[in-house]
Amino acid sequence: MARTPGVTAEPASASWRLLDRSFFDRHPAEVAPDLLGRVLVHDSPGGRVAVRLTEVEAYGLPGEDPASHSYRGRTRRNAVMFGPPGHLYVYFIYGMHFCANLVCMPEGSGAAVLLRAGEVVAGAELAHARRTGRRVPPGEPAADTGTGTPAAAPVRELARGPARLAVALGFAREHDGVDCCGEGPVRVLEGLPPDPARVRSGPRTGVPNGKHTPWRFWIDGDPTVSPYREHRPRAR
DNA sequence: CCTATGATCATCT
DNA sequence: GATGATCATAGGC
Repeated sequence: MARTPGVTAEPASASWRLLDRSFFDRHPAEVAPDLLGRVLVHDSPGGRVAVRLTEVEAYGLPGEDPASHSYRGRTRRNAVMFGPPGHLYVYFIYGMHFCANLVCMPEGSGAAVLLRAGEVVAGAELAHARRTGRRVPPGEPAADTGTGTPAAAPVRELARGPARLAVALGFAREHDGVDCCGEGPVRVLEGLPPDPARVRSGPRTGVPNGKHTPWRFWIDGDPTVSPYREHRPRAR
């Protein structure tokens, strides 16, 4: 515990050991469910935020998975997906959001796991401040009123959804390609995987024709899991 | 609780 | 020029 100060919300039996690169050197549909219960840590100048993953989605290889960014081969955006496993692939979408993935399989493959939701187990105050865009002095509650505003978001909402998770952990453009398997600021800890009986799978959220590939995995009953949404083409 | 809608821009066609 | 691995908000129930 002394080696990982600040992560105190986990049960004592959780492991602080790092997941090594070989963990990610597998097909994303195999890595994804194995990531549930693991803890993603980001140490930044502002402090530490750690998130216990509760919901993930696998995105497959070029030609294999039409929903994957890598489906049509390597481009500038998805280049990191084709790099070595265990690195962060962060992309910008909808003109305003970032989403984070962990790269899988050997270098050159083009596969990853999207981090869709988790429970903030350390640094909730910092995560909250990132959400509101306001500085929250230590010890001060966020000066929020009004239901439903980001400032009023309860801790369980801080990393519920891929863009919220990225905000909570402070991930943006500059984190695309960051190695998570070294002694750098971003690491994945073994944590405490859930009882396998609580791991569910189903179609991925918001992907067209996604019903045929049940590559979304989550911890059943966990309040931080995001709501499932079917793909809807947007009106012009 | 739920559904509908607008915001906003990098990326690829 | 169209699209998107989303979210906050408004309004209905």
